[in-house]
Amino acid sequence: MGRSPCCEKAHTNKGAWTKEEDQRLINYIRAHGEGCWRSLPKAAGLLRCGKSCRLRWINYLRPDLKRGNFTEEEDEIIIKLHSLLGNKWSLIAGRLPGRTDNEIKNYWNTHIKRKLISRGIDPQTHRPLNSTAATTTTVAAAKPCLDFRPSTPPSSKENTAASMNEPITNNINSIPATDNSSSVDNTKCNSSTTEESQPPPPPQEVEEGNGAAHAVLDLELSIGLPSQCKYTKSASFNSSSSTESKSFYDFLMRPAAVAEAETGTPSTAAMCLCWQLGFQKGQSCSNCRSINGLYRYC
DNA sequence: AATGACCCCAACCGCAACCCC
DNA sequence: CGGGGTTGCGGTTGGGGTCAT
Repeated sequence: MGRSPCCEKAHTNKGAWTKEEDQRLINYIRAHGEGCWRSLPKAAGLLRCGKSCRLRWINYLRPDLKRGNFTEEEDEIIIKLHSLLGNKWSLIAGRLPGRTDNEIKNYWNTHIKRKLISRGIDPQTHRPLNSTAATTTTVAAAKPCLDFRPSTPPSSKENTAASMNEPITNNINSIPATDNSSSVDNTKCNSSTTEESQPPPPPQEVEEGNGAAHAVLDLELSIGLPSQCKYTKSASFNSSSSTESKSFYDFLMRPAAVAEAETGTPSTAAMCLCWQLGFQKGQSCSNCRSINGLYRYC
């Protein structure tokens, strides 16, 4: 039987979007907000499937998108986040305001991979290239096992992040600075997925000129949305605090709205996109949903 | 100027997670 | 609790643009 197609393929356009289609989509979302992508095309008078509309909006038409080249700083952030998260482009994008997962993914594949290789770093494992071949087998055996999750598994939405394929078990604060193969708990890292899909090991050996593993892992929490930086400071995520209960994982996963609720500090990024479009004057309306710190239209 | 190779990125596809009845 | 529908994610592709010959 199989599932029904997401759209009436016979009556949908494919390929590049025309300006008129873009305008229709923008107009519709301005009037009605995001959501219900399946019915949106029909309602907006578009001969596109809902998925296509969603992609077009998220990757190209959204008003808060930052166009243009990636900065050197963004490069480094992406590299560091990738070393921690692997190919979790949406999570990485969540820390780079105005950038989309697709954009980052493309940028990674076309630029950063090459950049890392030219630095002598394996873009998949973030280890020095010459040691990658020698350690390939041991890498598989001693998976990174980075665990930024709280001891109690997150529920619901947060599970999306928690389900990041691998069993990751170490708190950010306890990430070994030197030898992961000896200090990680391998017994918790026996996923059967292929190495290709694993997040790379901790970048402890990734020299980056200074060889300071913690400096790499620290990420300095200057990453991402201003609000999250604010959260980081006020809610005291601090990699140097070994007793800090809030893990880095938690930090990564925490939507800005949650951080705001916890800290009582208005989040500058918790800005309703409706407001950005001029529909509301407040910072965010109550109907807007926050996903990974980015609000959707209500 | 023509053509082929390569690069880049928007868009598609399939799948898994999530939601709701 | 189960099943169907919807959404979101990550991998892949294809076509337009650019560069080299």
